[in-house]
Amino acid sequence: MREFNAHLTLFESAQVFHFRRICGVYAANVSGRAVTEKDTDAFSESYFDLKRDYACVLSHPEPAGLLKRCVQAFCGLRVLNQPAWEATLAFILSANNNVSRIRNLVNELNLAYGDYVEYNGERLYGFPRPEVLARVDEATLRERVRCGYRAKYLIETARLVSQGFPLEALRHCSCGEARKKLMSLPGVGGKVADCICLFGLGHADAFPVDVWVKRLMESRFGIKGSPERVREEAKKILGDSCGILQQYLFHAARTGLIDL
DNA sequence: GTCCAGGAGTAAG
DNA sequence: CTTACTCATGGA
Repeated sequence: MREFNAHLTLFESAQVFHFRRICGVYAANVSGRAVTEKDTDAFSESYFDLKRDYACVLSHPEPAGLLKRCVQAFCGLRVLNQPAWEATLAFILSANNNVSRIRNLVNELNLAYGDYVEYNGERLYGFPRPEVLARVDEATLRERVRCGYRAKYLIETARLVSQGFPLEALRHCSCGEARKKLMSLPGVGGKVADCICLFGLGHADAFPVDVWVKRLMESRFGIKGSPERVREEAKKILGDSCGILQQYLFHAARTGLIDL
């Protein structure tokens, strides 16, 4: 199954926040390149996760046939392989925020401190480099990006990364190890760490538990308790590719396909 | 005005 | 190891 729904994946799914539709094509600056939904090069093939067999993953025998409905409704939704640093910034900004506001914050951050590449005469701004963000004054960042108390987290995390915190190296250790190390970064708790693992480090066995997934796992799976407990139980039930399944379930809950 | 959003940090029990 | 409170912002 090679379906790729660009609108769903790049705009609606809330795993990435800076894609724009330009002349009917979704495009964004990804680590300094103009990436569009039409690209077929090796970088984009990896970024869009086009090699994974989603039919196989989604055939998981999950109770109540929930996934069947999700697969039909969200055919072509894929889990991106973003650069770790880009996912880190975006999901630090995501904490206790709604999707439309996260999109605004990411775009303001990139406009203020990132570089741009051109696509069809339009400027696509990318995430600021760690060394750049590390030198930004906190009050200035708050004022320009309107990101509130998250400004401090962005700057301090940028300092650690620019001073050698091995973000990309976490791609090669286990999800659990990566998660633990990510949580040492300011502004990165368990849920944000799971998002970085899933969307930015290629760990398909990460399972982010936000308010929607928590509600869904309780109402449909009977799993209650702390997000930590929900995460562990869900991983047992859903297996090694639980993160991919999480994305479908999250979207189903958020859009109301599944009433909670 | 209150409540909520892809929560995290901190202090306290 | 849990719970309770605070932290900015903007839209509903």
